Amino acid sequence: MVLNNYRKEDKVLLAIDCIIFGFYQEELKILLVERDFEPAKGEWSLIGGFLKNKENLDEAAARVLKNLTGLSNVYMEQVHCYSKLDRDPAERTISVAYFALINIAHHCKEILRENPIKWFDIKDVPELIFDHNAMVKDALLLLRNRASNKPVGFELLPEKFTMRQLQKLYEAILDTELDKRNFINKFNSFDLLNKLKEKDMSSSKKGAFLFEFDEEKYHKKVEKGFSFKI
Amino acid sequence: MVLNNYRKEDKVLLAIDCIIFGFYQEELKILLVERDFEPAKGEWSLIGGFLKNKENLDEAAARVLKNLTGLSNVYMEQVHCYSKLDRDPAERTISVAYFALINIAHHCKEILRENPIKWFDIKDVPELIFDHNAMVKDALLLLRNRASNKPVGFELLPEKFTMRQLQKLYEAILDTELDKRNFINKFNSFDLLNKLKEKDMSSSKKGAFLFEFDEEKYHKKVEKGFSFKI
DNA sequence: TCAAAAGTGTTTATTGTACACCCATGG
DNA sequence: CCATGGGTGTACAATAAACACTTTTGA
Repeated sequence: MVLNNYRKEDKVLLAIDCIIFGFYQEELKILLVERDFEPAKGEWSLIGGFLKNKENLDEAAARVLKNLTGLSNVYMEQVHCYSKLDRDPAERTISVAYFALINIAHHCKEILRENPIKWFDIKDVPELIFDHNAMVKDALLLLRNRASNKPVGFELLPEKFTMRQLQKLYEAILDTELDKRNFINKFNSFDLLNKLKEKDMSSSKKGAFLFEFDEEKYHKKVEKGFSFKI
Repeated sequence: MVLNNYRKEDKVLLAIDCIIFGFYQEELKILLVERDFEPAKGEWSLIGGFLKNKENLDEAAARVLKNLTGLSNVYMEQVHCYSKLDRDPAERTISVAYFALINIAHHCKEILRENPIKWFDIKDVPELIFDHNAMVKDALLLLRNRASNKPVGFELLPEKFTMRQLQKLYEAILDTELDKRNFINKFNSFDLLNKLKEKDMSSSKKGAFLFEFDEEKYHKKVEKGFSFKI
């Protein structure tokens, strides 16, 4: 019969690192920051912070994201907890990675000017500090998984988008080419999009009809047993 | 330009909780322990422990499992990190859940007698302390996902098993009924099993042929682009 | 001899994949 | 008037699902 004493257990520093995904120019991007403190000052890094006593991890991740981008109510999900002994050379630190999906149209441009941060194409991520490259890899795998099984892709698009944008988004996330007719047929078979009267005239002379994701319709279908698969 | 000082950041207690899956009597089971210390003494709980300064989380999870079961080299995977402020009423504790897949044939029976632990059918899990029921739920979802995409099921079976056992295992994990002809045809199409000359005579008069999973064959196929899907 | 589990293929339905031409329009 | 991206449907292939009878043998 043991009387446990929590007091004698070791405590650790718990960090949060955010893999912030965005989509523009038909490519999937992530937002990186040039670290302005030691260790590893001057190198590219994920956006991070430490967990505070009075918040949970989801809140900490949202706080870290808001500090950098000004955005709240962003789709975020925990990826994994990283705990290698020497992952941070300064001190033993455990880090929980989160990914965030942000709509670049919402993202204040000023922040990009005020901070030493930059969007990188997911295929062109530089060498990052610590184990951050592994975090990006794991986050991307998780994003692929989520995007295949839940309509999370819309988090990365403007409210109104063309079918071509939607297709390019899935191509970027899944790193594959898709046939446009098959893609549209499949998506239409879900019956989750509303076709608007408006057209986007920016990418062609004919113009392309805009669509919006009908979240309410989606939830009703889910209740009736529908499950999104792409 | 900030000079970061890690020292002023809050530190936390980091726990590990293990969802230990086993399979017998054609049912998926989990191993639970009756807690013998406060808080929540006498209630059912996952097996847990605290992270030490000199180990990473995978090592801590393996240690916790070995302390209880005596088993090492067990398939384990991180599930999620739980951080609600008051999840442990005694003190602010963050917990990382791991699931483990153990082959009950390997599991020393003595441990079950020496410890206040018990196998519960996954469909009959009692009320657990803290957020442990949520952990079990998440672990089960992850296990379903893994079992559908990787041949992890064999971790739960003896080295030699019948096709019926394999089918019942998948039925238990996926919580669904499968047609035996379709199941066998599909599994055979993967060409991952070796049919042995031996029969298992314990479940019928006719006897059922035993099979084993050919891990080497599996790895060779994966290299050639094969991907397990069931 | 019969109860109980093992073993085995075919047909049909569903889903995925490949593929090419006309449309609308601004420059 | 033509270059550019938008929009549409059908045939074939692959995979999934439904389904029933014979075999073996210990009790």
